[in-house]
Amino acid sequence: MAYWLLKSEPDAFSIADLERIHRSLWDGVRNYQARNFLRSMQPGDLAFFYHSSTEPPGVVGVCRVVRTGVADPTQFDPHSEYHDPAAQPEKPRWWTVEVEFVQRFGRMVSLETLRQTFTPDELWVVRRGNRLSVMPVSEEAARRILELAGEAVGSP
DNA sequence: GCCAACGTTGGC
DNA sequence: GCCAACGTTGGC
Repeated sequence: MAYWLLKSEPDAFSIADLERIHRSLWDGVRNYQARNFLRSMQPGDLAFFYHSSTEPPGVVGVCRVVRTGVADPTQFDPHSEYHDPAAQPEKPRWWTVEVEFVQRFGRMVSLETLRQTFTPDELWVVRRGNRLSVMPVSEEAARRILELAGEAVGSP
């Protein structure tokens, strides 16, 4: 099982929104590196939910990948802000996954805490100038983030 | 609101 | 294929 980090601006879609609706497509990603990470996800993978462009930014919970290889429907929707006129239904350009809510941390693990805990090589989200919205997290880093949150997921 | 970082676009 | 201009992200 792999671990990931997914960024979202809470004004657009928050961990509370996911908790309420339980499952959601992670749509609207329009960066090729992020898309490639989405395409390499497997059902059962866990993803940290990160709130960006908020004060403070940080990891606020966990979700699980439940469906993979989904052509992002917003690329075909002329009314969507994510519409991609170059995408064809028979040859989609943007792919995503469906995630389900797992848990919301009792206390967020702030970006400041992440910077104090990890080197940029250990966790991509603390890399200077990092803008990627989907990125892998090592098992070791995932364990430490869960410790920082005072939680344990799926451990016997 | 500012601006560094960096991806994308398009002229050549 | 280069690279300047431009747009977006996201922390601060």
